[in-house]
Amino acid sequence: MTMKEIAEQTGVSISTVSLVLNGRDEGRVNPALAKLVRNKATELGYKINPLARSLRTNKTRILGFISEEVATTPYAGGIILGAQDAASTYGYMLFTVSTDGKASEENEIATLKRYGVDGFFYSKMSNRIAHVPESLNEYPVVMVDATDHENKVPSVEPDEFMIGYDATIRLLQADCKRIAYVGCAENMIAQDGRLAGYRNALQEAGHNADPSLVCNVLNNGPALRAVDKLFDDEHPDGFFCFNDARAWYVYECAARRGLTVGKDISVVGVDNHRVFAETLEPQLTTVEQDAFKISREAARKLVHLIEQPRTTLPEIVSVPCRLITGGTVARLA
Amino acid sequence: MTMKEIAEQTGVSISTVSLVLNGRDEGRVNPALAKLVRNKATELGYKINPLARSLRTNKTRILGFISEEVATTPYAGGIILGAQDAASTYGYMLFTVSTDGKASEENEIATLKRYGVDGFFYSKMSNRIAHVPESLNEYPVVMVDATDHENKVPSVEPDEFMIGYDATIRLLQADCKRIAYVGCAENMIAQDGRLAGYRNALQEAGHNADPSLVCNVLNNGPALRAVDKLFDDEHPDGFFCFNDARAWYVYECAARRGLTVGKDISVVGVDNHRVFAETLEPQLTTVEQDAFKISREAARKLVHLIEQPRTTLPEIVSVPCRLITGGTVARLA
DNA sequence: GTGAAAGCGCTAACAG
DNA sequence: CTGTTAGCGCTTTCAC
Repeated sequence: MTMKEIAEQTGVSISTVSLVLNGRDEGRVNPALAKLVRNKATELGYKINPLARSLRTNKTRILGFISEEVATTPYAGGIILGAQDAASTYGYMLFTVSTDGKASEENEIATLKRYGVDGFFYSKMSNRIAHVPESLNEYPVVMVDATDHENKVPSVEPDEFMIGYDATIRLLQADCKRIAYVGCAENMIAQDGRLAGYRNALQEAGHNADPSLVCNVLNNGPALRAVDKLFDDEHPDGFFCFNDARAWYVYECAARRGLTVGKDISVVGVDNHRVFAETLEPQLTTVEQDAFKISREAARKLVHLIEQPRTTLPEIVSVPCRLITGGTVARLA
Repeated sequence: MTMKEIAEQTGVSISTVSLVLNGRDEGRVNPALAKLVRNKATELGYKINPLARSLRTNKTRILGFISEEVATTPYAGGIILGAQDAASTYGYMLFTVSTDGKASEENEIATLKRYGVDGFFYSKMSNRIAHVPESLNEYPVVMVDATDHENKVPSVEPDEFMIGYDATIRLLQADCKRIAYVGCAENMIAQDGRLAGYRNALQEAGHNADPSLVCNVLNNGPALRAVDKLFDDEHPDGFFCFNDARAWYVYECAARRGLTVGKDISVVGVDNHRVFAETLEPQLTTVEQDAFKISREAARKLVHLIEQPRTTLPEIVSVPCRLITGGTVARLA
């Protein structure tokens, strides 16, 4: 099943076979011959050898995905696998590498280059400003879940503002009067946008965003106590939570007070881990950071960059994230 | 930076360069020349072109990872990324494909074959008996998180028995007297092993495994009510939970009763989602299905199969899974 | 010991 | 319209 065999069995030359099988025969090859070749090819179940082709063309239809130490977050898996998936719909394969530091990153990039990848995804799993390594300068690059500090390459990231805005709107629609934000005390860029969205939604609804309803916590005991205090001091009736861990504190505190989520209080969280969707999803509405959506968009851009170079300017795409609709934030009373 | 350039710049032939740079020069090339070539190579930062080599050798040092629809479980991400990682330590790259059915699976396999992968990981993310597709017959294959029904290929899976056993031992050491198992009402092979381990540990400790302490639930409200009932009817003081979702029901019920985990009751769960590790980890000991460990082992086996063919018989490896040690199951009283 | 030559499977000028 | 030729970068006999 090489072109050579097809050429022999049909009595034409290899070049003709190549032309036909690449669809570049229009007006160059006798249609009858072309048909003959095509039939033979399908008969023999011919499949092109991408390696041989790449050697000649310097194009591999392979993409490289560079991510930082990948084990950390379950979100990372979704992004990468989504990119895999999206790449394959465009007829590309994906090589993933993960790096744990500057040096290793350069190594991995070198490896990917040796394999002749056509372009790179460059990803920082926490959506912050990042620098594209110089070694990627001559290649098509798309940033995933991060923003390029120089705006030289396109960036694709979740629309954090929208997440915060949507979540808060849901709580307002559930008739919540005192909506708290339970976030992360570490500085995360993702949080800035969400908080802004939260504030914006409140203001639009004529609520004034009370700072004492914003509660940023770390982990474990201290976090739990902080949320405890939030309950006691502020008596919120709606909660927008940065992630599942933060949502959990709210659940725990509510349970201890005999309050039922979805009845006495409402909770909306951003769902990374999915635990709550599995457990009490009808009581908890989650806003999903739709990882697949992000990587699909990134793949689209990267393929575009590769196949129609110098056609698009770099831009930052905020991918709108979907509300999981199964939940309810209804509050009795 | 091709061998040709090195040959030109050192005045030797390409063949010699190839010999030297592949370390096959011992007793065949004048050591002085060899040194010259090597120096030139490092000076020029020569890196071999794997595609060109593959074209000649029919070996690509690329592995294929076949997984079923991948979005589902966060665990999947860990396995795949672990395989990626492990492959790279052996100098291999990894192509991942995910399939959603029989036909698409055959397509993906065909694609991987065209790229000339040297071997396959074949994975079913739920550790059950599975069939290796015939199209993989002539290739080195290792099953990941599943067992081959004919025992024709090696299988690597988590040691579920051990997980259940270890978890229960922890609870016994915390001096729990009535240890419940909160599991999944669907039939999952992973659960059989864990349950067996649980029972075994209890028996060894001279407890008789009381079936009314085993509580298999589905999701949401019904699940929560079932666990509620377990609390009321059986008053367990220790809980081994199949996954985070099940652990959550226990947490919720405990909170409603004013019981504190790590104080009044003890909980050990199998950690897929990590939520609890982030929230109250000091109170919750989790047994981790160490995804990376599994894929590392699988990669080791696959590479072995490729590089020393017909040397090993297929076998089933149960990878022991690590207890996260940070937690405590201490119970006061 | 070393190099010339053939060829892996394919593409791309360029003649005819 | 079609075939010849050259060559991508590498490995591998096989003479010298």
